[in-house]
Amino acid sequence: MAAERRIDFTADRARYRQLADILRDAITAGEYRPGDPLPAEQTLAQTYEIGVDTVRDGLAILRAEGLIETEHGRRSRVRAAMKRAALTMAPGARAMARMPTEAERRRLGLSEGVPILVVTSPRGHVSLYPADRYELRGE
Amino acid sequence: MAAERRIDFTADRARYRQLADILRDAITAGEYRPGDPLPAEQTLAQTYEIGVDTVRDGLAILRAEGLIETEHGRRSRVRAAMKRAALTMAPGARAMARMPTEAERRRLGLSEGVPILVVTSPRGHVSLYPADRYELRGE
DNA sequence: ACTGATTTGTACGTATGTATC
DNA sequence: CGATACATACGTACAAATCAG
Repeated sequence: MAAERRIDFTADRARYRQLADILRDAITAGEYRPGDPLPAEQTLAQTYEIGVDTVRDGLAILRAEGLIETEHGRRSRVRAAMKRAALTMAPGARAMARMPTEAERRRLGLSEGVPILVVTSPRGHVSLYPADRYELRGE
Repeated sequence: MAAERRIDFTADRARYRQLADILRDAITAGEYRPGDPLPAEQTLAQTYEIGVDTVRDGLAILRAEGLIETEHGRRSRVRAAMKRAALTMAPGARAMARMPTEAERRRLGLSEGVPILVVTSPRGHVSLYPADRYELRGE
């Protein structure tokens, strides 16, 4: 499972960041594919000879990047890139992106690391869209 | 400093989430204004009678929401909402938002909890913009 | 439906390092 | 320089969700 790369205990870079780097590279290299579970936290801790807390910090980075998804009691899985539906930007419409609050996240059913698109129509009407399922288009 | 609200130790909601709720509300209510430092982690821990780790977990939520900003050795501060420059969406241009990787974050000088706008021109040229400093406009 | 094993969530503690004040 | 404050990393314990049989 690609434990070739190891944590450099003397490096300046924090161990949990090194772990995130290793796993991120493994994911982008296709070693773990969308939907695949990562090894359990305990397993990662043993494999890389670091504490479980350190593993959790590393996974938190990838979660915040929207790369993986974790549910209680299940191993973290690689998030699938979703097809994005197009939102057409009418002349005069504005759009910005920001992170949702926890309440918004629950309400929209978003996983961590997914921003929201805040679209304001020319008339001032505001709508929220999950940024992993929508993209904007100039018309 | 608004320790009126206290943590409910019997509640279902995790203590660190309750702390995040309390501080988020205080910020949006204007008790802490942009640039203001929050109390130190130790202080929050004593005030709300919870462990420092629990406080850190709560602050991490607000950081991930882009509400506060933390630098090593300094107290967390409320992030100032920046004025967003307008990016005009040409017909045929596309834009999506996602979280940056750690490397992108450093390269663009972004603080945590700030998404990036990925704009693809009609010709296929891709540009990245910090979502806290840019917004999109239909032309 | 139940049980036990696995796995993540929450919360606490401690220690040391390092940046800021 | 000392004091304050956050960063990293280890450990423990128990709760809660999921999974395998």
